[in-house]
Amino acid sequence: AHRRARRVTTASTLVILGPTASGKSDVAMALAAAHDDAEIVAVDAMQVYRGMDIGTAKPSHADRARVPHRCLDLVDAGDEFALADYADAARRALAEIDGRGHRAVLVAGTGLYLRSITDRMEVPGRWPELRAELDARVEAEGVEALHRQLAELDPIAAGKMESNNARRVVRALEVTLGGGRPFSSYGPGIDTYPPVPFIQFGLQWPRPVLAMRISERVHRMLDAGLVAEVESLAGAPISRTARQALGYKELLDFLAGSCTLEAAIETIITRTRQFAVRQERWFRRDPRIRWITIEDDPVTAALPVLERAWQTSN
RNA sequence: GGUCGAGUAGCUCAGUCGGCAGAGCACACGCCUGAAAAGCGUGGGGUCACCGGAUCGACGCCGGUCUCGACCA
Repeated sequence: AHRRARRVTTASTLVILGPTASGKSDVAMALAAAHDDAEIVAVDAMQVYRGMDIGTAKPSHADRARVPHRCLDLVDAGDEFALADYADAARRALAEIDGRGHRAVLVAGTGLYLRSITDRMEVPGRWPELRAELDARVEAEGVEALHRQLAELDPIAAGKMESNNARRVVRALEVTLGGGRPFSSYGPGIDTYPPVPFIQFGLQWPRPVLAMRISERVHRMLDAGLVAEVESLAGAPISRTARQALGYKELLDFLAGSCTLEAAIETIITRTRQFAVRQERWFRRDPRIRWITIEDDPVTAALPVLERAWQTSN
């Protein structure tokens, strides 16, 4: 017996990405189930929280028993968790998968988290006490004052953001003042797209069809007991990030008595639709992504393409 | 049948004394480096219910018609 000649280039990792409700999990599952050495890595900012299963459309236990899944259920809903935590966990998972001679399939809905992996982003540290000062200064002096300061310390970073975007201005100042080097020195930013050893496929739906799928899926989540799931979370502390998850935020409002269930459901659907559009906009400017147009069944449309890529990218 | 109120952007509604038609949401487009299912910016969109009248000029005033709502019979 002889093996195929090893490629000169390094093997590429497959990425399946797309907006919420695009069917990327089903496609990934179909691909991975056909290969014993495949493991799925979730690239999702909300599926990392334990106990948030229905609303985040986390893969079923049956699927997870059949194919190993990584980067799910990393922390409790009350824990702080952010980009760098995800990047660490995902890099570790990829190394482990590689170590046992397996291959990863990334399933990505959170664009920034994906970029941290594919583009090996250097994520600056955090300086909480400095951050608190800056937040207070925003209140006292206004965002523009902080933006002017940033413009002196790091003109490149300041030029890249609106002067009234408090979140970005404060973060850039935090990093520049706290770290002793300009925010912009941590990398080229996300608007450059160098070649990377990942083959990325995006699932693209006609927007009205996706909107209908979102509405149907929200109702299916409710039938599956989403309200009870949120209720059970409401007893324990929920982190700032976890509590803003779509479906959870609105149902927490409903449970607190500030709106009717019908209004909460309407809001969930609208905001999920808007989120899906934002995901599309994030992904579609990345020229490295190859798009698969889907009309009805995502698995039928995408699996042959992915199977071919799986075979040739090894 | 009568009285009163309402009719303005896809939706909910502002619009002062008659002088270029407004907001919020929705929608479209763009941005994004430790909250990213978050945050920020830009934009398109109107037969002011309809018909007529007075006026240099009407969403606004006058007359009529239609629709919806409340009340009275």
